[in-house]
Amino acid sequence: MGRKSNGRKKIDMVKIQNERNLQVSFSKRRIGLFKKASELCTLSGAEVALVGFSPGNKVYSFGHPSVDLVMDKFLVENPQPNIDVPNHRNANVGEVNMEELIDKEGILEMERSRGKDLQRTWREERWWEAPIEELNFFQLQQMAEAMEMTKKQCEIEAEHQQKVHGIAFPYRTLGSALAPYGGARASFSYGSNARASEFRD
Amino acid sequence: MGRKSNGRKKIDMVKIQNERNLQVSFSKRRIGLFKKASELCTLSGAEVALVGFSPGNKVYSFGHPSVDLVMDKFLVENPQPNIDVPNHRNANVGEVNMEELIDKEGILEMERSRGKDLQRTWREERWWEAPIEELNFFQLQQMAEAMEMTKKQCEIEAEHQQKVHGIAFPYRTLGSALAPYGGARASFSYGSNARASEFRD
DNA sequence: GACTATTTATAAGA
DNA sequence: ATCTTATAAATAGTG
Repeated sequence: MGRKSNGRKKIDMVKIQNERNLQVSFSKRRIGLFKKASELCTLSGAEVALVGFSPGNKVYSFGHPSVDLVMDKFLVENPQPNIDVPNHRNANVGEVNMEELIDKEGILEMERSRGKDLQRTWREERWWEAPIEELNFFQLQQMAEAMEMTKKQCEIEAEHQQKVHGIAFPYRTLGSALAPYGGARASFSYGSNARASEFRD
Repeated sequence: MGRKSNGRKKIDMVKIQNERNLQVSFSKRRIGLFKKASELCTLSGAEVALVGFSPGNKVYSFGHPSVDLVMDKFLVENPQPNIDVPNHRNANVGEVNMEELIDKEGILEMERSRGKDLQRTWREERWWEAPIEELNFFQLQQMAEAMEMTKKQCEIEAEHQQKVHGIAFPYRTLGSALAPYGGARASFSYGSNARASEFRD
């Protein structure tokens, strides 16, 4: 009986020429790489940020605790001359420009200057355990930020669990928790706290 | 003749408890991870940035063409609210009574009166996929509410998974996502275009 | 996506 | 940390 496969062959460590093989190899290795990164975090508690662009320029990311946090930490030690990124902060979905409004009252700067103290106070007071109705804008924003991270974790974990262990996770996406009419989406991210959505590559 | 080794054994994907093993495992896997990242770049021409902090908080990085270039590219697609390194998370904290403030401007009532319409619009627009910085008070509140539900499920599920299947969940509590991160030093870079010097970990 | 044969990574032990 | 060895895991080539 003939072998079902010739098995894996060693390949030269040079750019793959065959376009199709390159594509396949990238996909397989990308998955392996992100898995390794994830495992390193789990096993050792290390903090890792991993960002990659495919040959087709699609972006993939993984971060623990998050890409942002790890990169911020990294940038503190390796300051960049000028990182100039379009800032969406002031664009607003609703009609109210919160920051503008606050700034008008001169409160924004005040708050910024005392950020550290306030943060400690908050943590001690565990404001996030308070009823949501009682939280103010800033608190909600911070909470939502933290939730955003956790949300991704949950989605990722859900996907993972289902795939690897066949375990159904209570919520697969934030959408399912938010959308009463059960509108699902095509967005998916690998790893803890990835920000970009993924499509095929 | 007796075997010279019992060979590799499978290990649970949970944080390694034995301090020494954790250290050794981190070192080995770190090398493996960076090698994989490097190979992916070589084989497929992909652009990759990888930054990691060891349990001892030493930093390691790899980037092709460079960490900076890849991260800049990433940040353009995933803008951060405040890349003003030191701490963009302590700005928004506060005793400001948002509602009061907004009310003063007569905006709160306005928003409330059209809440229903806005809500439908939001859902159709999938506002929750927008950057958190762009959400207004009501959107944040709604999001936080949904999150509140999911949060509990996640925590419970995390506990459960860990117990029953020995699977480490990225975040066990909301608190761990909110907690600040500490500083660190000493660096090492692997691969093309590294920036820092090396120490041991 | 699935399937092997094989290469590669790595847990333990020294 | 480094080396060895047996075994686990990743993956090149195929269908």
